[in-house]
Amino acid sequence: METSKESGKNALIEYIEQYMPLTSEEKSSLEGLNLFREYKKGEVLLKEGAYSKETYFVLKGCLRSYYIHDAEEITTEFYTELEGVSPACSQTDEASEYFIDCVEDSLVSVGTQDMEEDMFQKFPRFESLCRILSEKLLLKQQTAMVNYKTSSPEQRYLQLMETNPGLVHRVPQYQIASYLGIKPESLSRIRKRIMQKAFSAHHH
Amino acid sequence: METSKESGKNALIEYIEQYMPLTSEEKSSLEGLNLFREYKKGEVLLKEGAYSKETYFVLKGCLRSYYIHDAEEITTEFYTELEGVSPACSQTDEASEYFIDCVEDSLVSVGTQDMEEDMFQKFPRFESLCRILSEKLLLKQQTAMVNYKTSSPEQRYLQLMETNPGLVHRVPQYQIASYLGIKPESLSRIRKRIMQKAFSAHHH
DNA sequence: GGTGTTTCTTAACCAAAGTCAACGAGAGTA
DNA sequence: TACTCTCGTTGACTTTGGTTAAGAAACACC
Repeated sequence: METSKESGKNALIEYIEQYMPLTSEEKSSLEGLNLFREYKKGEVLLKEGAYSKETYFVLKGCLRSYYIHDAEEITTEFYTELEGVSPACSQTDEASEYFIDCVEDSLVSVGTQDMEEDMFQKFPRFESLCRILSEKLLLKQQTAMVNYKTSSPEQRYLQLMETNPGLVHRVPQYQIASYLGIKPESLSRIRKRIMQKAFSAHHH
Repeated sequence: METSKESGKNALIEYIEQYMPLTSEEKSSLEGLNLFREYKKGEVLLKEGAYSKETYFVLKGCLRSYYIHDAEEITTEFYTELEGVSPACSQTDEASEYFIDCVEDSLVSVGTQDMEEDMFQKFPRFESLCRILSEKLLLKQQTAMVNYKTSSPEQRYLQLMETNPGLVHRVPQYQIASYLGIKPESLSRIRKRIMQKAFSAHHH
């Protein structure tokens, strides 16, 4: 569908321009090299053990990264509209330790390491941008860690509901559970507890 | 003590050269701008609310970053020999959300944002290095998060003993406890449990 | 050396998550 | 429609961490 891909390009460029205005030369370079792909729900974009150099930027839909640990999926992150993923393996020459799959039908902009290096070569400002984004992400990750350490599973669930209420409905519960670091049964009980509290509060 | 500061300079340069060989011009620039400071155990290098632009690189001793959350210290990281810290506030124009203090008497190389920008200006390769280090750190943080989610407090303590056995003796237990995301009492119990297991295994 | 503070340990009790097992609702398929 | 598979829920029971309170041990400072 050409129209959604067109708007995809604009979304990507607008995203970058939040941080740094682009010259028209830079824009056309970006448009030239970016590749838009559509994935179906359940498709796996990156497999454990792969040496992929691809990076992803979600234009529509939802991706998810997860490890398999003792035969169980551990979801580490969800990526929705206007969020990007640069998997570890795309930067390290090592096999990926985790998977990325598609939670729902999605439109994704796919980049490669080669393209990235070309862009750094041609437009050194992009390397600055990447450093800044990477540092931003690091901060986000650090505060996420503190948050995780200082709150109970129930609090974490409530926080998720607040910061990203849609996610709970887009994503299967067992994926949310492992994302919160608990078992699906526990999440079920937590939800029940919350409902009961809400109910009795209602009766005050 | 001049001798320890001299060896400090070398340690810093050797550290950087792990990632990128330096020209003598780059080395002398680095030597020129780096500032070595000695801190006493318990000294606070960065306070919550401060707008510090300093970054630290530990040459000897041990630093520690921590939040104060509900009047309790939450230790987020320990930094020992040849590890660096770039606090969030040194990059964001915002007040620091956390503290950094000194776990034991330490020798630290202190940098500032201005110095950093000068260096990026003079030697653009430094910005590449910083991007790479920042991405490295991000990966480390991400795997730390997965590890944290997939293991119990007891397992986390055992992991810490394996990966960093010295730390447990250098640092007060209550700081280790909050680093592991538990209360000091629980850590005490965990240690006891582990001792008992080791003992009964001995008798097999 | 004594005094007080900080750190660590222990115990008793409670709340919450893990485990195991069973059941049920819904989607997809034959 | 009946069968299957996945996902979510529930219950009984176990394990573990949080809480509170008390004491012991280590440390620092006079």
